Amino acid sequence: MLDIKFIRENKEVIKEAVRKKKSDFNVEALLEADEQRIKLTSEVDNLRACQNEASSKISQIQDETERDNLIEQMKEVKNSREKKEEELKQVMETWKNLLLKVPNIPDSSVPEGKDDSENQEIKIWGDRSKFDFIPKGHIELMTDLKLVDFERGIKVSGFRGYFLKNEAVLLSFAIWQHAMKLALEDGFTSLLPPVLDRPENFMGTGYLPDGEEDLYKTQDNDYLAGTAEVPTMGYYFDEIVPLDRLPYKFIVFSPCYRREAGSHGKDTQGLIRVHEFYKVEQVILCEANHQESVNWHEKLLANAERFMQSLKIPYRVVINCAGDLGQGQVKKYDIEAWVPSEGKFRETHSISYFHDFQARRLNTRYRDTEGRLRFVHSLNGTLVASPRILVPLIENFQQADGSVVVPEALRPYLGKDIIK
RNA sequence: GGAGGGGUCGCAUAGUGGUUUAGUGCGGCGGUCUUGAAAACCGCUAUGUCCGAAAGGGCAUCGCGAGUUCGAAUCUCGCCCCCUCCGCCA
Repeated sequence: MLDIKFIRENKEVIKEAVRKKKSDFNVEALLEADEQRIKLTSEVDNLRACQNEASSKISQIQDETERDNLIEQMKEVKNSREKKEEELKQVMETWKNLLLKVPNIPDSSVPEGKDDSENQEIKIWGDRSKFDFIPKGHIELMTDLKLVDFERGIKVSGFRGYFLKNEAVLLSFAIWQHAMKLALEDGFTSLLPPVLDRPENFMGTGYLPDGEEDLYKTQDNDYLAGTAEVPTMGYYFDEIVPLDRLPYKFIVFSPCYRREAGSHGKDTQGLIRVHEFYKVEQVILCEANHQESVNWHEKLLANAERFMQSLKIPYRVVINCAGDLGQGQVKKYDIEAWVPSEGKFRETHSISYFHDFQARRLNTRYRDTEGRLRFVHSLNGTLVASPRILVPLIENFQQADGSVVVPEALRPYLGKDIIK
């Protein structure tokens, strides 16, 4: 959500953001509703002021006839106020719905483009593994090593279901621990949050009202979060946080649930795209300052890169084009890991900042040094998502005999050098 | 799941239809006094929104939402949360 005053005064900036993000948002419709809202609000306020004034008179008037007359008059004022209020209520609903859909403004460094095919590579790290044999895909490798059972996963859970088994289970725990350790060394605060969350948290982070079809909903009208960003941002919902505690740096482990409603045909096999996965997520709340946001954005990317480098998984970094940004995102980097069996890079990390877009919806504020209330800035980014990370990990470290070398950094957790 | 109690301005509390523009205490801020401090005394003490250049003013907010009324913190209904007891339970 953006400041309505800002939108009023910077209509063209919003229109440009709409164009760049390939959004279908109608700024004029919002401004029209806004004008009506202000007009009706002031009419209702005036009628109410009239009632308030009369009300205190009524309580003091001794003469009964005079009082009854005034009460009669006020009945009429009340009726016309209620009519106006009904009008206002409808305008407000339109206004709120539109305001929730205004896209945030992409940074000037974000390239033009319609979708992920136009994201721009800005860095490549590591040597793409060279094999003197034909590398296998993770499905074959992991099935042969009894690390996964898709058949029974689907039997039990349905489409995109999976069981991890044996070393893949240990490997998962190792990855999570390793990631947590890196972040904790960096001064992050760890959280294990509820992912069964109320709608306001999704509204606040921008996953609602648009995006409901990608969420699992319970019979109590709660939703399962697709990322720990949702409960973590909800943590300070409707709070004024002390300035001297900023920035908050959270490292959050959680299961993640996604319906993948828009991607039925994509990645139907294997561990790339599943309904239920686990993520170690970085979440930052910092002071409302663009440079501060930019610095943290770079830092979150650096942390994720450090994780990938510690496992020696080759990857590249892309800057997402405007059309591939979410509604609230100002700028986003993806890390894509090299997947030998596909001969291409696949997304494993996503790191973005929002300025005060989320904080405004969540009403998370702090008092600046001059005593003014400001909305915090927020950022979040993957540190590692599993089991997806297993795909490049298993594939890049496979050997001719079908065994898999365990990355050095994970060996202490696994207690072995090789999976065979 | 059942029964009962409760949610008021940072905290604590008063307040069962109209002098409540929500009182009081504590805390916080400013001031008087003082060599300094304490005490005492005086004043201030939220958020949102609209009008206004500003000064200032209107309106809303007593968990949330709806209703009754000329008028609601106060009455009615629904929901949320907390507490106590019972039941179930990893």
